[in-house]
Amino acid sequence: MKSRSYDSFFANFSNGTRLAIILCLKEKALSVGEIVEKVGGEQSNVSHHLEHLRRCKILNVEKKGKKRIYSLNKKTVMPMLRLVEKHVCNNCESCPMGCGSYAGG
Amino acid sequence: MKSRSYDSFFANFSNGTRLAIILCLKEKALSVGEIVEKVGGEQSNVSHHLEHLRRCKILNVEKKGKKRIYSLNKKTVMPMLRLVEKHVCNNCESCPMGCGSYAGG
DNA sequence: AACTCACATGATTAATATTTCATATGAAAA
DNA sequence: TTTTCATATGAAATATTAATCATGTGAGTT
Repeated sequence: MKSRSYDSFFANFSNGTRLAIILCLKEKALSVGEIVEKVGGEQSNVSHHLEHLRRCKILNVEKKGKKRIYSLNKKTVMPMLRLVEKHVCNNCESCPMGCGSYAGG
Repeated sequence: MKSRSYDSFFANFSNGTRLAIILCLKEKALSVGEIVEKVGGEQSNVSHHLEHLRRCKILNVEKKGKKRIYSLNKKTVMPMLRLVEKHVCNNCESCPMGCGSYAGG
């Protein structure tokens, strides 16, 4: 239950950068370059995060020429996000929970 | 999107100890002492984690004499856990995702 | 009132995760 | 086949979190 659980599923959502990546893929699949543009920061950093997300099957990859197109596993992710949105609405009127961070678009 | 999101909702599930606390409250509400017994470790540490969980309204507290009874916000938490269980079944046959960590009882 | 009990809190230390930097790889273009 | 583009990878540096230790607080007991 120790180190492994840190690399686990939920860690992907509790990290700002990874959450940003997830959110920016809600619309449509994007290449790494495009993701970097959207979320900002170093390419290598985004790449590291993409690996985590892929490992947990939150994202899928597909090669296309020399690009790699990442897409969101919506089946899991969308209901998850909705669940938390609802939770916040119901419980966190004005609590300091950082509610804004996942309520994207 | 920085430090705040770390203290955010999902962080509670990505931490082994906090997840253990959540799981041990699925059955019934427990006092701090009982939780400590179940999850092990120092009382103060458990207490710190309980605060996070309470802040995010994942747990509720109720005073009872000199004890404090913590209960789980099942409405949010249960469907969340189910969602991930399903995700793991569907996607992570044998991937090194630490799948065991939340599939508790 | 002094004493426990049950728990919380704050500061310090230890553990882990994320960022950055330098560089590697692999696909297409020239 | 050299070069460039798009992305990945590894190691070192930083930042963030969690665990520990010492102590505080408040409710009930004696």
